[in-house]
Amino acid sequence: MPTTPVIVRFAPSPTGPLHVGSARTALFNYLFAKQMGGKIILRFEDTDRERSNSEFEADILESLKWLELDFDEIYRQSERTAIYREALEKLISAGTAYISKEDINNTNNDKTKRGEVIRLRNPGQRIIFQDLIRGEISFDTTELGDFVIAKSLDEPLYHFAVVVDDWQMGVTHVIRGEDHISNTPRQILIQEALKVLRPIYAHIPLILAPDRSKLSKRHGAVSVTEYRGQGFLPDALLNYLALLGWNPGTDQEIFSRSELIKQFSLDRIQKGGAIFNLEKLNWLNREYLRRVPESIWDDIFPNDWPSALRAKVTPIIRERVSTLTEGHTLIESGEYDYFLAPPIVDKNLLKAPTTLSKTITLLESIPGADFQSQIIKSVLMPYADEAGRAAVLSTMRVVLTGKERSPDPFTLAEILGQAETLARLRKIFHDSQ
RNA sequence: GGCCCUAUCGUCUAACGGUUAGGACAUCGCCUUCUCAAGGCGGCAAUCCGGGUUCGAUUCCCGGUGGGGUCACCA
Repeated sequence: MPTTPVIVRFAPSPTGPLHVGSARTALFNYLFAKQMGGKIILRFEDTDRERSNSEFEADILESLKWLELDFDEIYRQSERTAIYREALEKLISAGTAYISKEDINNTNNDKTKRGEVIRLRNPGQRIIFQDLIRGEISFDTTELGDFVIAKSLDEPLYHFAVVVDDWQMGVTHVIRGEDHISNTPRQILIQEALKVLRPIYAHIPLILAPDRSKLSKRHGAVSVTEYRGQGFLPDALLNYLALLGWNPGTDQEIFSRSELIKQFSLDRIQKGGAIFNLEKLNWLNREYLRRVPESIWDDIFPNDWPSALRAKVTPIIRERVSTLTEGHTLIESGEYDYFLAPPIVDKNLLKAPTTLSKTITLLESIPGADFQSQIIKSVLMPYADEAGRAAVLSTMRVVLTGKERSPDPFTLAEILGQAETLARLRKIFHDSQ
């Protein structure tokens, strides 16, 4: 079956850092392109020189790279004015667009408005288009009037540049946010004036804040950079975003990139907006965190943590946090400083200091090579059962950590090592005599 | 407000006329356990409302209501 190659594009405007909603749009375009063996274009919509900023462009590029969303071609609309100019001239000479001398809408007395702009001659028809996700959508375009498509031959506006680019770049599928639905009819009007093919549209639902409004900065973290900074893993974020508004029709929740590419389909995209749920992202990130090499935890430790110790403490931290940053915060808070140096022990927390003597004797009896949590446990448990688990084990914990809550004392002992464990126990035992 | 889109547990969602309305996150309980965490098991929890169509509607149609988007010489 001969099919035309799929070409899609992700077209952010560099007026802010990459929003998670935009990242999801990029992801859906990417998945669709990869699945269809097609091409994906990144196009910066920076026709508005005032609002566009190269720092934001850099952030977007950086974020996409972090997410490992790669593109086949990259364009910048600000570098394509000659192309738009030619198309504009073509429309003007054909009479389907014209230079307008006055502000025909005359809606306000905005000083920035100038007298001369280029408008499209709007035939004022009903525009009907098929949306892959929503089906038929219909608009009456008469109320649009002869809308402005360029400020001048060298200053095209968004709608015009989009249409020219999608046409010139051979874009077959326009997959973008739902907020563009009402932009679509006027873009179709421009396509018809230009006599170019209409791409296939797929408008995906928006990502919402918990109050169901459009997710924005006032709701907290919205940019990919922020989530990155909070210690989320790129694959976890991508996986979460994929599941926001899309599902495979099975109970699978965790996907590798290739599974996503294989299973993705536009017709399983949701119609309604979806609230961004941090709890679920946290859960997914934990799932990813335990599937990834432990070496990524190395950075959460300050320099004074020996690398051998880092490796031993990592599993303990990993089961207590959702992100790398939380782990870092935990370490910085001093929660695990007892691994570095003996803690100050509050004698009042010691349930039964008298058990220390026997505990020490038992621990001394373990051959150095066997000083592992399982063996330590088997040596200590009979005594703990006899003298009271809380008495023996809680006392041991408090001596080793200075805390009432911590990992189990056997694991603690193993990490500290036989010599250090015994030293701490003996010291407190002697002090309490 | 006009226009457009939309509507299943608190949240993300499954169901494409017939199911005890399923799963996940969160929450609650139990188990495991000296503590915390993790883990295992289980519970609570939804079809917005009103009309149709149909033997039968979560599902199809209409209306209402709620929510969202958009109404620039921004994108």
